[in-house]
Amino acid sequence: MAVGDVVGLYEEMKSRGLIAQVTDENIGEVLDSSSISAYIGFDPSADSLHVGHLVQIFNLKRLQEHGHRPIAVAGGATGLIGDPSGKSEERSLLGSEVLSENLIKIQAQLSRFLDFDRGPASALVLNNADWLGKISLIDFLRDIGKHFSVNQMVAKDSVKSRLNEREQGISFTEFAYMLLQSYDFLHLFDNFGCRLQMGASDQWGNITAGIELIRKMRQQVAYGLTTPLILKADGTKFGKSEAGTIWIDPEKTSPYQFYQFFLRAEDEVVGGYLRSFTWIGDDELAELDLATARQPSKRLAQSALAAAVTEMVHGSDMAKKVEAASRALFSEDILSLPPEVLELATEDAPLHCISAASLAGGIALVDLLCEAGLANSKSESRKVIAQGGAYVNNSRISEIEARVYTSDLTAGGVLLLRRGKKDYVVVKVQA
RNA sequence: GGGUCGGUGUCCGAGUGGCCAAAGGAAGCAGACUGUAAAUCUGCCGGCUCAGCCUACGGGGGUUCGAAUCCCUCCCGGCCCA
Repeated sequence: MAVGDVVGLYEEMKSRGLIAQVTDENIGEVLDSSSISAYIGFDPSADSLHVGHLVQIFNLKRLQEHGHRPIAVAGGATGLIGDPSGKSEERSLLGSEVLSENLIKIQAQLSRFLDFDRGPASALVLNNADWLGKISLIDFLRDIGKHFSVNQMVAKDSVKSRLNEREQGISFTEFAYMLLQSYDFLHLFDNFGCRLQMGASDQWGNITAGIELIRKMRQQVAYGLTTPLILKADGTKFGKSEAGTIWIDPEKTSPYQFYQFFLRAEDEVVGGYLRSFTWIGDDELAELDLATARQPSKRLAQSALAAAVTEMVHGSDMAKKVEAASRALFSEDILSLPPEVLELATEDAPLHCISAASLAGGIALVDLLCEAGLANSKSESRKVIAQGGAYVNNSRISEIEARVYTSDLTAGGVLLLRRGKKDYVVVKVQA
């Protein structure tokens, strides 16, 4: 239960820097004095959630740990419309088939992090198409639309920016998005007593619109809380690595890459990431901050971060494996590792298999880089080799014509292919 | 519906008949320096069977020896008018 917590949810989030704005400064007391229901919405615009969503997922989890009921809403209906918040241009609409596939996957992912058997605090994962799909346009305009002032809507940042843009406008579809999300909140308030909506800071306008609607239609108070946008050290958007978005789905982003992404966090932001993405307590956080300040090159904070988040998302077994694989691949003397250790360590590293026959005849390095996924085209392959970015068993190969033979296999029977400083692929021969 | 401006490579954005695979910037990639960090510096930055060829400047058609550039038409967007 919320009552009796040593540290309240609000205090905990505040001390971790997880709060950007709240609609009411007394929200802490509300959260501490009773058990409430709170929701966060997720947009099914892709077939997997990514690391950018983790903060919100983990906030639902925190909520539950403090005795509140977390409600995750997947936007089966709103996803068809497209939220203009934080978008500088009109989005192309998703087909409903694509969307429903995305929805299934995302709901499954959300479910993994929540507890559905915890009495009144049991989690719910809902799809807003279930209620938004039922209401008729006329009813919606009469009952809901009537409470919205276009004058106020136009003043919201998400809309205003698009209105002021010289080149980009906003369609009515996206303009009306806010009403749908507001209706979600109202629906959840009516049916589940949901009194709090959380989200990233770009959701502020949508959240407050919902609160207004509840106030006007039910004469009741609801609350809103937003979390700060997580940024990289250079101020750009978090969640994309050099290679692209870091997904939660292991099919889309391997656990190894997932781990690596967090391991490479910049010194300036690890502290914040640790607070947002892990449950590591204050004392340990302080120690890690100190370690980063004193011995940044050891990257203790990054290691702790990567291990904790990977464990959370992919499980502790996988976390240990990819940690071991990372350590082995980046160790100086990988070639001198005993074969069995090497084999074990590289089990969960990126792997590429080739046939013994093709290797016997020698395979062009240019082709191998492509096949192993380290280059997108042969041109790119050649470029990388020419620029000195291709390595076989950690030694640089700069002849474009170079070929790789069976004799290049290490004692462990594998071959280590590397592009640049940190992209490894273990090449294994298949019998 | 009318008028008008626009749609260029991952993105922003020059180019207004040949010298254009297309300036410049950003992103990205590789190298140097480091700590699998940041910053900085250097090179690369459509594809391929790579001194050549192919594909590309919203789609289609046309003019021309030759078009991202001119004409027609269609689609999409901004702004103004109705």
